[in-house]
Amino acid sequence: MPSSVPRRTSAVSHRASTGERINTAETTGRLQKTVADRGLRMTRQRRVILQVMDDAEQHLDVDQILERARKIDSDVHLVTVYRTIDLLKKQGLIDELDLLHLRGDRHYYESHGPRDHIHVACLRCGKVREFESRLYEQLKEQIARDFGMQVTVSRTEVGGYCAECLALDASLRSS
Amino acid sequence: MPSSVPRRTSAVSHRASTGERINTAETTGRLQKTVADRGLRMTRQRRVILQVMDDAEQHLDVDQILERARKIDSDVHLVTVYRTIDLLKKQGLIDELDLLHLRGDRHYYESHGPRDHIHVACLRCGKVREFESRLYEQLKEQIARDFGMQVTVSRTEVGGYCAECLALDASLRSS
DNA sequence: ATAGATGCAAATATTTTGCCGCCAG
DNA sequence: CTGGCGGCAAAATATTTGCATCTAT
Repeated sequence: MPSSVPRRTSAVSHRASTGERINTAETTGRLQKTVADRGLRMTRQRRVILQVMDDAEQHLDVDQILERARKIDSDVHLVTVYRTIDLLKKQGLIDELDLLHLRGDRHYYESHGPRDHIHVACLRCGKVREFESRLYEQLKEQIARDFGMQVTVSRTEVGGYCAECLALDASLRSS
Repeated sequence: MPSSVPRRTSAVSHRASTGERINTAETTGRLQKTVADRGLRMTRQRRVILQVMDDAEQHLDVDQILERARKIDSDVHLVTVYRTIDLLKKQGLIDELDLLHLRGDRHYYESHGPRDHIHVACLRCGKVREFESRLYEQLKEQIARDFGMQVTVSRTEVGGYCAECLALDASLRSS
């Protein structure tokens, strides 16, 4: 399996009939601000990495984060990206995805927006869309209620064949 | 972070007020049968690994699969476990989880039952429960409808603090 | 001043691959 | 028979850690 071609996919925001649109860009600068507010040390490298995460319009893997960070300040190292991501994970400020292992076991990160959203990936073209739904909120509430638990994180990833691919390749249609 | 202590967690089937109980054990032998039916070669090692997956009452990682397989037939190797899992993934017969990376980046596998279920993990004690809900089915239908897509796989993992841990450790309560 | 952050290299962990001999169909 | 499968070792990928140095507070 050639893990060489990292097909780039675009995250398409979508207004659905019942799902509502999501816009993560509206919170630009949120990570930098929150980290500072929490009294965490703000180094040059952190500032750069946080800015990259804040400005990202889609989920990024560590190499993409490093690449973008270096365009701003070449004095950022991969290890620091890992350590900063660790920090943000522990602070609950970013979400970690693996997109159903569609492209290897890489992990993807994105700033945790105000509301959870679902990632919907096409197994053929690799396009990833986001989806937000009241049903999803209800589902989490149901889990909290039924188990008497306090839900703090959730991740939903859905795979299948998108409308475009179904139109192009009739053999995909089955169920 | 010591990756040494693989805390063992038990998958607890649960009858919820609105979620319905799930029982994967009822389909014992299903993998062995399906693989044979599809005309795939049935080697000694495959038979053993499939039996392990069929008999598993919970998700297992590769090492656990290997360990159990060797108790039946010591002539099974890790690479073969990986290759067989690959086969089963491609055939859509098993699900791959990572349980929110609660215990490192290991992957867990389980026979894909008749209906999807959600994995609900406690971030404190590590206990993982399964949950099935009509809301979840509705959610997937909504996605299929809104995007015009054919949904073939889905994975939902929810983390938080379970009732027991909340009772034991009041400091967990926040939101 | 000093706890905590970074850089660098090396160690770990996990999964995949090449190649060859072997076995199920 | 023969093409796919399994064993073994080595490679590839991904992430973490030890330690000395540096820096934000």
